[in-house]
Amino acid sequence: MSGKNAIGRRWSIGELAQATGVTVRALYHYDEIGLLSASERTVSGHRRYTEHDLRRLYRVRALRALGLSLEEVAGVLVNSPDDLATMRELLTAQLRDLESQAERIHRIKHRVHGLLRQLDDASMPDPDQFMMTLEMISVFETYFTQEQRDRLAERRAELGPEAVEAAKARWADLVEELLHHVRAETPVDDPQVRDLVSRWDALGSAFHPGGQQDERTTTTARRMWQDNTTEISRRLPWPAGQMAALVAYLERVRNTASTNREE
Amino acid sequence: MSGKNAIGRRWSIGELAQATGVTVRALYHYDEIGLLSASERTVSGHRRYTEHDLRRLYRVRALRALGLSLEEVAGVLVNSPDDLATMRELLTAQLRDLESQAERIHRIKHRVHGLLRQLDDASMPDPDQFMMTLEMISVFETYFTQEQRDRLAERRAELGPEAVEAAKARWADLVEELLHHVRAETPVDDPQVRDLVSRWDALGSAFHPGGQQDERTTTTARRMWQDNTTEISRRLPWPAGQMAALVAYLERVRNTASTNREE
DNA sequence: CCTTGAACCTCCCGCTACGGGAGGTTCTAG
DNA sequence: CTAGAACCTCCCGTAGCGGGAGGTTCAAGG
Repeated sequence: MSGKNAIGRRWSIGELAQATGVTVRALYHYDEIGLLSASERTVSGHRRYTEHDLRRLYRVRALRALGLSLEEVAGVLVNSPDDLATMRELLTAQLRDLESQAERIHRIKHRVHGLLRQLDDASMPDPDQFMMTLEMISVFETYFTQEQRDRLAERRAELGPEAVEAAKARWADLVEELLHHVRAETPVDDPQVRDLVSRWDALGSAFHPGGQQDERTTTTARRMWQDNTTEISRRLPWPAGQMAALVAYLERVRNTASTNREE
Repeated sequence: MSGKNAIGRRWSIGELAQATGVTVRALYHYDEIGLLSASERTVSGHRRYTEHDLRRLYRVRALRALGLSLEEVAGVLVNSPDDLATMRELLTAQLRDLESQAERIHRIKHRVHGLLRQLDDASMPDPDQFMMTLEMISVFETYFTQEQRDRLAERRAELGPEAVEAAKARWADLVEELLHHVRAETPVDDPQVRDLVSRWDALGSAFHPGGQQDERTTTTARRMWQDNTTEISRRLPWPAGQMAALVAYLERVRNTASTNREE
C-alpha cells in the first residue's frame, strides 16, 4: 500500500508541475536561478525531483503567494532552518509594504470613482473639459507632495462642500474687482487694492491647513499659479491674458507691501 | 509680461522633465513608443516641445497615475477627442481591476498577519513546524479553488473556534479508534467500523458548506488526503505509515459500503 | 524490435516601463 | 574660444516567466 507516498518516490518535471499546480516553464526558471533544482538527474539528463524538492517547492509557492519576490524567497529558504527571526522581519516588512499598496489602491479607486462620477454626472460633458480636469490633476500632483494633497483634501472635507462653493463665489467676485483695477491701472500701493489682495490671500489660506507647513504650501500654490496661468485659466471663465496680467499685478502688490513693511 | 506662459513657448527635453516631474529618460521612452513626441526639432536635432505637447504629457501623467498602462493611455488619447465612451469603459474596467487587486491584497495581509501571529504566539516555534505550515498552505491552495477556500473559511467562522477545537478532539478520538481496528485487521464490513467511518465523514462534511459544491469539495479533500498522506501526517501526532494505512483502510470501507448498497 | 507521439532537454527572444551607461555632438555662459 | 552642462542615439539590464525552435528520450503499442 505504499503507492504515491512511498519515501523513494521521484517526480519528473511534468509530474511535479501537475502535482503542485506550477508550470513546467516555471520549474525550469526556478532551476535556472538556483531557487529549486532537481536533486537527481537520470543518465540521459532528465530531472528527477525528490520528496525534499517537492516540499521545498511547496514552501516556495506559499511564500510567493504572500507576494514575496523569488529573491526574497530564496533568502529565507537558505537561512531559515534555524532562522525564524529573518522570516519574521521579512514578513513584517511585507506587511508594511502590503499596507502601503492597499493605501495606494484605495486612493486610486477614490479618484477613478470621482472621474467616473464626473463622466456620468453631466452625462457626457465636454471632452475638452474632461481632458482639462486630467491635466489639472497632473499639475496638482506635480507641485504638491502626497501629504500636502492629503492635508488639503482633509481641510476641504472639514470646511464642507457649501463653504467651498461660497469661497469660490467670493473668489470670483475678487477676480472681477481686481481685473477692474488691472484695467484701470490702479497703483499697486492703493489701499483698496491692498485690501482686496489681502482678502484674496486670506481666502486661499483658508484652504491650507494651519501650522508650519502652511507657508510652504502657500508658496507652492503661488508658484503653481505663476507657472501655469494659461493652463489654469483654461478652466476659468476669464481669458488667459487677463488672468496672467492679474497674477503679475498681484505679485507686484505683494512685493510692494512687503517692501514697505520691511522699510 | 508674457514670460513663461507665452503661447509660442518651447521646452527642451530637460525643461519639460523639470516642469512636469518626469525623468528625461521617460520622455525618450514615450517618444520611442510613439506616445509623446516633440512636435518640433531644432536644426541640430534637439527636441522642442510645444505647449500642446506639455498638455498631452499632463494627460499621460494623470492617466498613468490611475494605474493605466502606457498602451491604454495611448489608446484613449488617440480616440478621445470625441470619445469619452471609450474613456468611461476603460475607467470602469480599471475600477474593477483595482477592486480585485484590493481584495487580493486584503487576503494576503490577512494571511501574513496570521503567520506573524503564529511566529510570535509560541515565541519562536519549531522552524520545521512553521515550514510545514507553509507547505500545508500551499497544498491547500493547490487542491482547492479560491472560492472553495473562501467558503470553507466562512464555514469555520460560522462554527466558531470552540466548535472547531471540539471537532478536532472528536476527530483525534476517531483516529485512535480506527487505528485500533486497522491493527486488529477488523473486516471492512464490520458494522462498528462502518459506524466509525460514517462519523468520520460526517465530521468532515460539517466543515464543508452544504449545497451542490459540497460533493466536489469533499471529493477534492479526499483526493488531497490520499495524495499527500505523508505530508499531512507530518503535522499529526501519528506516524505517517499508520496514517497511510488508515487512509487506505477508510477507502476500502467506503467502497465496500457502496458496493453493498448498490447490490 | 521498431515506431510513434508525448514528454523532455537547452537556447533564445519577448513582455513593462523605464534606469543607466557609453560615446559622441551641441548649447551656453564666461 | 573653451569648459561644462545638456543633448543625441544605441544598447544592455530588470522580474518572472511565456512561448517557440530544434533536437533527444521515454513509454506504449504493433
